[in-house]
Amino acid sequence: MPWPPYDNPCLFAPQNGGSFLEHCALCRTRPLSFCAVLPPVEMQALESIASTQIVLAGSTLVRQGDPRRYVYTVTAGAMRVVRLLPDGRRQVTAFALPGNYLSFSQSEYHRYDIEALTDTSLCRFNYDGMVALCTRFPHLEHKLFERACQELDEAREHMVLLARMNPTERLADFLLQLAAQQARCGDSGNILTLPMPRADIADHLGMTVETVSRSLSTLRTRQLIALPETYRVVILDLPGLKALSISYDAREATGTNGSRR
Amino acid sequence: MPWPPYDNPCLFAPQNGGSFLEHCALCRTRPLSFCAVLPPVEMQALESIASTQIVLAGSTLVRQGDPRRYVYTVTAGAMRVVRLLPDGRRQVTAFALPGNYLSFSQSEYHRYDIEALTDTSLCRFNYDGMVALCTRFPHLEHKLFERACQELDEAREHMVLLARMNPTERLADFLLQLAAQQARCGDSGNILTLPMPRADIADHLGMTVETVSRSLSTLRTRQLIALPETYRVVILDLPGLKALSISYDAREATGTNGSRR
DNA sequence: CGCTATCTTGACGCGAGTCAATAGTGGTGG
DNA sequence: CCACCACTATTGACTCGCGTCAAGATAGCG
Repeated sequence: MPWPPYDNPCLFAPQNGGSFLEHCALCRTRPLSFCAVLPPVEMQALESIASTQIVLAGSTLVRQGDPRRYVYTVTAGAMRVVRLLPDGRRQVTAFALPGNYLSFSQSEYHRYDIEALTDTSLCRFNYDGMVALCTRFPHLEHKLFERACQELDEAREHMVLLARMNPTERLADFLLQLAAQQARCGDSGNILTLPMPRADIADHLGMTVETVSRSLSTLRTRQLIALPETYRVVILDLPGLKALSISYDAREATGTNGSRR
Repeated sequence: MPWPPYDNPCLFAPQNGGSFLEHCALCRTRPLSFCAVLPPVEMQALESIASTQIVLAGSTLVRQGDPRRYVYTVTAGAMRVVRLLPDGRRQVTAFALPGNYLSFSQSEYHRYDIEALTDTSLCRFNYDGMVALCTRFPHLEHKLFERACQELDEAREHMVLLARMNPTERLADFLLQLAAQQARCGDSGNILTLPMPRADIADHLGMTVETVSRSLSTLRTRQLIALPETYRVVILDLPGLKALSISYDAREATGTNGSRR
């Protein structure tokens, strides 16, 4: 089956045949993960309950309803987190790129399917082990708590997007987010690689494939982006995109109290 | 200005002139809060950085952009958490009822306005003090972490609602959630009291006041609910509502792997 | 009792979904 | 190497649900 590109350097795909299996000390993704700047003792303890797992593009890591035996951090590749409703409606709650922690939840069961967009490698942690470690090392739990708060911020911004933005605005916001995320991965150019097909973008932004396509065309017509390939987006007018995505600035905003009624 | 009812027993409104200012040991809302079942030492420490704050209906507790000097727990009444976009579009991210913790966030600034729907009393905690306490008492941080995860679960469900449900389904889900929340407050009847006007429901569910009104009428016509007063909803057919709100069961679901494609 | 704000209901229009046709793309096999 | 196939993406025509606008009903408050 034809999938989006595998050749995204930003996503830390395995290069020159190198193995995914590497010691944490060599982990290139670590600066992005919750385990960054953990003291050596905690690092070692964490490593003792960790193992590497590879998921091939298109296959499923966990299914909605599975017991939460493990939690994960993406180290290379890209995943999607999906809710499928009984009648076929679908929602992609989030995409997970390197550094992202998967499945913060209160439930003891997974609430979403987690599927690989590209060949992906993850750090897998035994859930009970993680809970135990959090008790032993409050510092670790603190880091996870921080991450959860960050995800909450993002989730709430996404609500605003879903509830109040029109398709073009949603797409602008999505592209900006992806750009920021890929920049964090070290690839700070304005050429984006989309690791997901249009259908996933649609289900992430609460619209249809056709509308995604039309909105992309709109952005291209307005000279805000270029689309050299299906899975590649060049940002031509960053301020223009930001102006469209009203909420994007608020996301970064720190204190500057904007205009109010 | 005419506001929704003040006489909601579920919301722990102050009764027979009693003062809000009560010792934690007497706090009726405590079983619902993150501070439930904290050991006495931690309870005392927490109390030392806490104070009671009252916000009158219609007034604002914090504004988007304010520095996060305090965090809060609602002890009586109801608040709304609001994002106002520059062009007037509005999103009510959440309603906060007794027991709810306000403003989990990574940002050092508030990202939303928080306004009182009814006269509301809160426990106010100095933010820096709370951070310090979390370091001293990992157990406390653990409780907060749990809460944050719970909020994340809820946020993600709300995304599905905003992205993929139609107005009637959204309203059904909303009423069920409210019923569950009021049940947790001890009022387990099927008579709901809405502490917010239609406009807030609309902005919470990503629709307009008119559509909220029409959808309520639809539910009434289908005999799923009755509307004896503007701010009161009687649930006549619980299973019927649950059937409408497809995602509602998934929210409670624990392991039962439903039908999939 | 009348003012004002909210809520409800109706008529209408637009934007996004649906359906359908075409173009593009990548993989496979002759 | 090229032709074919399957799938995805794009574009257009049409439909319909929800938003917009407007009028009337209801309720709280002075």
